[in-house]
Amino acid sequence: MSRKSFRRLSEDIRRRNLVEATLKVVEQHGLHGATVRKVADHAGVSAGLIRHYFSSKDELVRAAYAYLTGLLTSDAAQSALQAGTQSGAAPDIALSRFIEANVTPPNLSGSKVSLWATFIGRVRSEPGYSEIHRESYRDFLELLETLIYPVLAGHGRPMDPATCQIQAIALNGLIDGLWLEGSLDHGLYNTDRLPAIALTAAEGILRLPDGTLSRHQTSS
Amino acid sequence: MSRKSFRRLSEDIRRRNLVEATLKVVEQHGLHGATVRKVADHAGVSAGLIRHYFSSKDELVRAAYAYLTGLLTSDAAQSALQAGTQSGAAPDIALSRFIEANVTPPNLSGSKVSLWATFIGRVRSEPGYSEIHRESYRDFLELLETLIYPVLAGHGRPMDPATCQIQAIALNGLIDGLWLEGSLDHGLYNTDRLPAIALTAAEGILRLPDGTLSRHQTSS
DNA sequence: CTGATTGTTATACGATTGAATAACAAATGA
DNA sequence: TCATTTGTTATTCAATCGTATAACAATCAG
Repeated sequence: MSRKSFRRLSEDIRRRNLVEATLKVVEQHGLHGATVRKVADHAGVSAGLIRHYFSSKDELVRAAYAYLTGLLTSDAAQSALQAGTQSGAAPDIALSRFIEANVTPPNLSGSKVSLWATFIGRVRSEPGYSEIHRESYRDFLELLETLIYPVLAGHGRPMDPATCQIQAIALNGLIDGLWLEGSLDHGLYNTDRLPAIALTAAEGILRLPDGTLSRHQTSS
Repeated sequence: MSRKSFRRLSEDIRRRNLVEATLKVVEQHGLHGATVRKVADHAGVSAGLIRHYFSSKDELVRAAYAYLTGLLTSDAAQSALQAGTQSGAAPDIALSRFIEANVTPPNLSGSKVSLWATFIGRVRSEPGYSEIHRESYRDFLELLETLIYPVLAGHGRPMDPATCQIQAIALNGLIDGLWLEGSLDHGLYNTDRLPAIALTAAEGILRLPDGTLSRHQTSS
């Protein structure tokens, strides 16, 4: 019986490999089926190695959850920010891109929403989870507020902080809900229509003239 | 060692007791921690009895999921329907009640959203789950459409089936998202404000005059 | 080339799991 | 009252879990 050969890797790479393997396994088998042995198999290492990097399975899973929330926000945020320095309607475009990015792949993803829901289901009971959720939600909400403010300003709408926050909350609900149901893809409607639906609804929530956001939609 | 005394119950009652105990345990410990022993303890029966009513743990959990979706839709639907036979603005009131019911207790509930998310996380992988979700979502969407249609008609808005469905999808996203984030109650805003936020946003999505829905809000 | 370090593998252990089986007792009909 | 049925309990079992520990080998300093 010969021992398996191996390579030593840096701590950063190992930890990320293990975290990503954890997400893959959780997606397939749930938090229940995500055993350390399956994760180790998926990462191509022995089970014992996990405890060398994470003091317990719980710590590994918590790290995976934090890693996931980062994935979810960074994509959409990038879409919005890289549309920044355009011509006159720059704020409108940035907000449109952000909304659209949230209801189109890669953000619109069955595997991502499955993972997200699996962790959300544990937020209330598992001690460490609620902070992770709260932080990621606050980041999302604040980003949304900074995107909304200049749009309201550009169209002469009321833009006091209170109004701005209320509309950010509503818009966040809209985006979350459409992202969720669209990702689950129950087949009751074509998800290609989601960007148009989301942008049109957002115009209504913000009381903007029709087309303000939806005419900046990229895909058909 | 004396044997525990027991009473024989009808199949209906036993099954419901076991299903409700399952939901309680899943809420507390997740799908992972919901062992047949814990469920049996919570229901006050022996572990073996579960297999007398459900051929496997999987079947028990699936039954619990179907039971939960029924709980979630029935409450809000009732709120809307019992507001039916009012004066002139009846459709507006019914829709307002429905929206409000979805973002206030008992529908706005951390335990319910935890349960819901836990099951949603398994919809993609677990064979029997997707049908349960699809059905409950379609019911919700259709109910929303029947509530929206007369409201649009009463205010002279376009009300062709296509428009109606699009707005139902958007409104459903809004309600789902606000219900979700509100139930998780991260403390970033007061959930008492949710009804006003939801109703105001819904007016925007449906392009109704300000106050059309929000002035029918029950609570302050 | 050599020895020390430690990342990594391999094995082992107690606890817990879902499920199967055996033993019992509550309800039922005659 | 008594035999019968079967809902229910109690016990058992193999499998698998998270974790602990020991053995090994890749890497690096000198």
